[in-house]
Amino acid sequence: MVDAKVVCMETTNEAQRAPASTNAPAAHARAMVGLSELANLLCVALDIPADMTDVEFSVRRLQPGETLCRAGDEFEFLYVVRSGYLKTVSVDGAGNEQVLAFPMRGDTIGVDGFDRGHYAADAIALDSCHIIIVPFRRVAGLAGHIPGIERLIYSVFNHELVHRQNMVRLLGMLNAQARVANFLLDLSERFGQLGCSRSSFMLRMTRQELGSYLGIKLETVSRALSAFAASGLMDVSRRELVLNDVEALRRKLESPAAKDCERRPRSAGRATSCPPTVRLAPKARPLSRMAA
Amino acid sequence: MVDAKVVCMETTNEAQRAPASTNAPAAHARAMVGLSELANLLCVALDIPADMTDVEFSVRRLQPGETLCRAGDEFEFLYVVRSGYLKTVSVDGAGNEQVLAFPMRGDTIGVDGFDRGHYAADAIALDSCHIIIVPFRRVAGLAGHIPGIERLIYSVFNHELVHRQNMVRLLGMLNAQARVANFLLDLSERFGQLGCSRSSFMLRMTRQELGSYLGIKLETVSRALSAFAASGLMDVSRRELVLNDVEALRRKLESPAAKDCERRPRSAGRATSCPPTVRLAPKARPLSRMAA
DNA sequence: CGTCCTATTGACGTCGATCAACTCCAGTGG
DNA sequence: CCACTGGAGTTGATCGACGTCAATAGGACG
Repeated sequence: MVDAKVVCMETTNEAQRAPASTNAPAAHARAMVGLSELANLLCVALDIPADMTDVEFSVRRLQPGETLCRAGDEFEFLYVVRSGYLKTVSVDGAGNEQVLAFPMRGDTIGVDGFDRGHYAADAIALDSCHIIIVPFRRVAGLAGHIPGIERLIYSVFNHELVHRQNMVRLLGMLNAQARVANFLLDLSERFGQLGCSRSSFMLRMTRQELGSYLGIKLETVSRALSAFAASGLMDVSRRELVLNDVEALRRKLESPAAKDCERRPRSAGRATSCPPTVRLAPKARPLSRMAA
Repeated sequence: MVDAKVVCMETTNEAQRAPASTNAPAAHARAMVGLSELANLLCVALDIPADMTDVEFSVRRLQPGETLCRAGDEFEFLYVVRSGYLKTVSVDGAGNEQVLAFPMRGDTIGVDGFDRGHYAADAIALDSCHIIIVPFRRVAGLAGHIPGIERLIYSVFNHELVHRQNMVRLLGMLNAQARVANFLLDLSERFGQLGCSRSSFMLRMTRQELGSYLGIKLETVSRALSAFAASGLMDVSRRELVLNDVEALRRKLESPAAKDCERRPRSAGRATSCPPTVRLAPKARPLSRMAA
């Protein structure tokens, strides 16, 4: 991996479509990336002492369809996406696949492997990618030398945590259209942050993969997109997408179960009062073989 | 329980609701807990230097229904459950509530607040609780003095991560009965680890709360439990539960979508090959205003 | 004893899954 | 160049699981 040689010129950092093939032209990937750039990518402020500026990480390039790591592989690196798009897929015992995330620039892959010592999901490129290879132990070992490096790691963990939190909300509370709308709005926002168009972009995944991610079937994804297009919220052509009415799209995720917009006191007993909303455990007779 | 007479001799800085009855009997809650006990509780091995054995944390006691912390409160402590049961609830903009977890002994509350600096969910006691108050900054500050303290923190983050990961799988791939079965099996397992009965226990939450957690309605929870009871897998009386056939229960979560038990090569191209499963981005003509 | 809350159960409606037909496009090979 | 193939995507028809609404019962508590 990390096919060095690579003459290292790359100026911009945006995803660019690796011509692949031949040899030279695709050389816009530096072989190594410094710690400060890494921190930048992760949106974490980090003061790097003068004697630590030589900390660098290698970069791996992936072709579309290529596998970065597999569930079960030993946890050794964190992978930070520098450019390109991937999917992470978990496969349970029965062989059922579920897409867990579509990592893109600034996202980290592999965090979930920390405790068990091996990754929990496959990571597969959906496009040409540049991935920064971050040896976890090495970085964690810098904690004593670079103040804030722990904070960086906590932040990476937390970021993943929040993402899954959002998925739980999406899967637990939203209907199919709202899920799709939510996904598109997220994507639009992220593209915006990367300096790309918020309103016109391309999906990198199939309907099937998107459905797996959103907990619905591919047909349902297709129907949701068609419905949005039919009501003028967007134009859809295969994976090409143009958002026409972001506000209306945003309204799609408030609709279901919008019943109780009631008050929530939020005052009074500074985490101390609150009359026993919860009933004490019911007595429940000893359960002596009921039910026929 | 804990029918107060209220002699109230609050020692720690935490708000604590009257020590149980008179004075002595319920005093199995020390006011402070040491670092080694904390590490134990979190199932993390931790070597504590001799000069660090005096690191201690205060304990807060909660009555059923009492609030430990609220979404939006400043992130300052991690809360580790020493005994008792709680629920964490997130409330979105529209006032829709979603139960995120039912923390019990050994679980940590508040991790999700790290990045934003404020908690993301309310935490409410479902029973009398002892909660260890862990000032995050203080503990993180020990990293230089106690090797392994970072590992402990990573582990806490990772634990939460894995839990949410599992929720994503549950919400994205399982039907209602499988969700309930999965929950009961988890609960049984956890009770077993705590030295309680794996087959006979009490649910601390309402059907409503459980449904919110599992992404289904309370009636559906009730029906699932009734169905399990009807087929002899368990006996249910209100919140009292007796599992009769754990294996059959386990089979309930393999049923849906058990179609492709096919092979997965898992060999060959050590994360490098894999013929372009993924098609290059489709050309998609420039999308010049399609759709009426 | 009456009220409130939790839980159960039934009837019915709806959203999304399932099955299937069709189109579109890329790639392949004649 | 065109015919064939296969995967991605769209759309319709149908079915089933789960949500919704409602009635009822029972325990907790004042």
